[in-house]
Amino acid sequence: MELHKHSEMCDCNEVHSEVVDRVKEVMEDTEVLYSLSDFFKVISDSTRIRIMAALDSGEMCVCDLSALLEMTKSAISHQLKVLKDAKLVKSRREGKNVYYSLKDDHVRLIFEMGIEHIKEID
Amino acid sequence: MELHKHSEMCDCNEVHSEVVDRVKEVMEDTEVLYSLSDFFKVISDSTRIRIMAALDSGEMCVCDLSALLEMTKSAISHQLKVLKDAKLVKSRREGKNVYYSLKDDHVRLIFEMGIEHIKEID
DNA sequence: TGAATGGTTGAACAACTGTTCAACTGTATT
DNA sequence: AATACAGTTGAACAGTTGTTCAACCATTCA
Repeated sequence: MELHKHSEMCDCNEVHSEVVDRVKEVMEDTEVLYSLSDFFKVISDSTRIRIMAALDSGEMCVCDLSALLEMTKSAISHQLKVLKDAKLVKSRREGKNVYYSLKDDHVRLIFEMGIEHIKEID
Repeated sequence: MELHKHSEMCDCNEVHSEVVDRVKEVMEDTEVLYSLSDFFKVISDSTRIRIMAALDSGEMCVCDLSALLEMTKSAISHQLKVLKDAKLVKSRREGKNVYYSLKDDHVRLIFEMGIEHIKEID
């Protein structure tokens, strides 16, 4: 995951320090924002988002996802691992197959809001 | 932005084609999902998300953002351009300063849902 | 037990992306 | 007109990331 480091340099001479100080107080905590960007990073990959859109219809095995998205099982499996680490999907084995499904209803809402957003843009 | 290309290979022998076909029908259109991942990509960078969190308190000039986030004006400016291209912020010039502000109330909701989500994870 | 299929994993490569640096434009002030 | 400061821009570099490839494990079936 991202390292979240940056230089400490600010090359400004004149700053509205009353504004900066006030925002510094009110603004969401930096660590929370780092977690938030990490979360969005997980769902910002087109393969992962297509996997989640597929699983929105119900559980599927790796093979079926591979056929649906026209990608190798390996590529799908790698991305499923990322989604699982982020606790966005869960899995269960049944014989030779491993079935994946969405873990969180919450994420569905974020999806819908995102789609609503991009459809509203001029 | 991302190229959204992938190989067409599927290395599966046995596929539940009735499942795959059904999901293919129901599933959100691929192009929409590509746009969606592009949108999430914009807000998945920690610098950009911190800029947006700052602008949530009101408009700020590049210099103040630079001081607040302890980064160079150049770095801030580059990211502001990305946010502006994505129509997430707007700008106005006043003398030597350029003031940026959030363009879309919609995004605030997506933010809040994201924060709610990461705070709910076990 | 051996063969076949489903799935996972780690290394490597290529593509992408964020920051830096230097040069530049725009505006105000003297 | 010259200076100073705010902000922008493009190239370059380093760090990150997604897919491929090959090898591997797990399970079923003959």
